[in-house]
Amino acid sequence: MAHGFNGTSIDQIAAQAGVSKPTIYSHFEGKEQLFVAIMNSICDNFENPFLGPDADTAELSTILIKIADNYTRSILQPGVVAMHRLFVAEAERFPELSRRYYEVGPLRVHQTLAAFFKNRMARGEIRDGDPLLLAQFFAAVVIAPMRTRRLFAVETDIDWDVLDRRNRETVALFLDGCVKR
Amino acid sequence: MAHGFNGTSIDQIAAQAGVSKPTIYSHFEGKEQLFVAIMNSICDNFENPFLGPDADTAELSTILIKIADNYTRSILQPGVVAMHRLFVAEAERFPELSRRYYEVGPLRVHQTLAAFFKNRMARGEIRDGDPLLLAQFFAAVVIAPMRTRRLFAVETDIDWDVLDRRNRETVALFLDGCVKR
DNA sequence: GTCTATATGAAGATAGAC
DNA sequence: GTCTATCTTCATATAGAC
Repeated sequence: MAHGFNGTSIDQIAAQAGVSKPTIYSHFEGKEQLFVAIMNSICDNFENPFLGPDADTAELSTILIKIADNYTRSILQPGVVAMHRLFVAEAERFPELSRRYYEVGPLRVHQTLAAFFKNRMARGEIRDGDPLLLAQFFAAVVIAPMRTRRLFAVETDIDWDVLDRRNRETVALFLDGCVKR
Repeated sequence: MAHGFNGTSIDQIAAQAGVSKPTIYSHFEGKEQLFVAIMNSICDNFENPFLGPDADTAELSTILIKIADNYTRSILQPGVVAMHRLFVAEAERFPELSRRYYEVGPLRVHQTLAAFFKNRMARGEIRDGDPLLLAQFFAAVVIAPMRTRRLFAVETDIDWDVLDRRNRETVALFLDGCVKR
């Protein structure tokens, strides 16, 4: 996470694990296999629980703001950003790994959101359409601007008050669009 | 671009440049300085021209779809994806570089879009609000879903017809929101 | 199963000739 | 200004003892 695949040596890993190099090589065929095992283990233990039990009953804009706040908070954690960076950086060398990360991470979030939106469509609160598309749309506006600045080291410290205010404006735009009526 | 900072050796660079290593070291203090010079040079020559002269006069949804199509096309080019990956991967080690990339890349796009939206606000076509926020919102929904899948090696080949159809739905959502009326 | 010690190669960087 | 040849360090990986 800290220095990437090429930037991390087996020596460092052995030292931090408190074992010697041959011990590592007795458990894993090589550096690449170790990397695959680590990253797969991360994917195994991935969880993204940010939809509470009141998700289907609460007032729409209220729950969307809550979702947005939770989502931004979880995704901007330093560890999550580092993981994102690593999977993106190694997507050419380990494409199956990055794909798997996408599936247990972003995609699963989108699917959860899609189920939520589908429910709201059935209740007639929002226009009918592809729930997954809507979920990706929502995830994009909530996450992308902040994450982009974070990934490029533009914003190191985050003002959560500003972010929450921003999320309210984002949700309003999401619900009503920008066309004047 | 192909193998990252640590994955590329001075030997390779020298070979590909058709010179010997000492020649490189006579021009640059070391590998890091060479990297900085290269990446800065990339930022110097950065251009993002995707707003035509008809941007301020054309019908709103039409021009937005056109912008979206151009934007997705330019940002999904292999070279642009590779650059994105590299700046993200090295954002911890070379934060000033990544920040600069953000400023000449995404930020400049957002500012161009913001000027466009401000104009449309003045004409009363869209609701008043922060034009830059709206620009980031628009850029996010147009770019983020596709780019995320691309960055994680989920989508290697792109079906441009599907993408264009998707952009039309995205623009419609952007303009009208998702609330049923 | 884990260690010390080592093989082997490649990396970044430089001395000194032309 | 550029080269050949080389230095030094550190990387991945392993042989063989305990």
